[in-house]
Amino acid sequence: MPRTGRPRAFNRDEAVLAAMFLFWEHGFESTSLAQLRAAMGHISAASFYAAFESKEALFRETVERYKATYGRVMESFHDPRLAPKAAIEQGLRRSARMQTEVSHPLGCLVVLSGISCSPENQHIQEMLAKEREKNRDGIKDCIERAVANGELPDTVDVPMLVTLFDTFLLGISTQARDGIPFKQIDAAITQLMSIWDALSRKNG
Amino acid sequence: MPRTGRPRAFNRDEAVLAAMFLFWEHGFESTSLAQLRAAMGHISAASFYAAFESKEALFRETVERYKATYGRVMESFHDPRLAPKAAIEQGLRRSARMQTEVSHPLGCLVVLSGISCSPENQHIQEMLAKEREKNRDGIKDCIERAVANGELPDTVDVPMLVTLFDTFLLGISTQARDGIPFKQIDAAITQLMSIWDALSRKNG
DNA sequence: TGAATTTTATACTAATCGATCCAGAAGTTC
DNA sequence: GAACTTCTGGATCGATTAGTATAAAATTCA
Repeated sequence: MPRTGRPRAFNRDEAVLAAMFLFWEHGFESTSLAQLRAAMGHISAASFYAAFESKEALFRETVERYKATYGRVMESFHDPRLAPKAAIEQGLRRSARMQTEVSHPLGCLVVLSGISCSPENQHIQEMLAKEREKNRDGIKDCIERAVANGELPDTVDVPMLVTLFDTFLLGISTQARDGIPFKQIDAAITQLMSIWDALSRKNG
Repeated sequence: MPRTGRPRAFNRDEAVLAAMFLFWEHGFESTSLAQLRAAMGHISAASFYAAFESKEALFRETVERYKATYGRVMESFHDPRLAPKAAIEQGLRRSARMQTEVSHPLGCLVVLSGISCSPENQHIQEMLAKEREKNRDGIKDCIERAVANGELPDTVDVPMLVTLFDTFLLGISTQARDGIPFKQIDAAITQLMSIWDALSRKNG
């Protein structure tokens, strides 16, 4: 926090939020500086660079903001206090609900905003891929815990089950973009989770 | 086909193929004219526009080419001669195999190449969304046929089942991009299809 | 009141974007 | 060969890209 100097004429937090919505909707490369500055209250280029350093630095900041807010719908994957099945189910349902809300862009920023970039921005794609890997690892942890505590048989194909739930999770982004209502996705999640019960019954 | 005049110095079909790979990998907006022309053998701008009219016209042509080649992995959704379950299963497995092949970009062009665009190219997004809707309709037809012929009970929630399979199908694109091997996705498909058998057993 | 600090507006950079135009070469048909 | 058609290289278009230089304006602290 600066103690002296001319005070900033715009709210930095609100500006990051506005940028997040733009990146979320149009992606990193397709969001221009002009759009970002306009959404921040038509601030000048000088003000933009003084506050955010660069377009890429701002994007990274919006990803962090996303993870700390909307992205928390998936935190159950990393909560060892939750029962494994409940952790996965909750993450899926909350993701589906969040991604279909109309108060912000549809789908998931981590999946959509950098899925296709120019070669010079490949590191952006890789950064987002690493974020997706964290979610995948969380799902894997849940399934491994279920095997460890006997909830699932130890004959279960863990990578297969991880892929089953993670592929569905990733598909929600495009479904949400295509306007599929939450209730349909939520009902599909119920059906998907029935696989867990079927596998668990075989354990008896 | 022109009967007279100087013949084109590059192969138009090969040029469309090269363009398809670029759009597939980087998306519509992030693929520049310079990249396209370089991939076509460093042809001039004049040659490009004489042959393809515009970047957007070329993109539409590559989408058609994609549908007629790689995209045919999903044609089973629209084949009423196939048993409903086999049609869906085959479409999923062939999609997973094709999207993980290393001889071309990973994932599906229809899902990835226009998922986030600038506002001025929203019609590109909508065009691809319509293509995805056709696949979705194909899956729906399969499920409705299964209900009609008694393979699935008429109490089944059709939109829910369509969403279940379609969400997984759409998720394959990102999974493939993230390097998940075909065998894992294929095994997940086997598990996913077990839902069909469980629903069909209840019918007895 | 004045020095120090920070943000502001304005103007500007070099590069790239998709797209166009023209002169002339190159290949075709007759 | 003449007439005709088409393609090609090169220059160029206006607009936009991300990013910067400069100096005035607004604040805090001495």
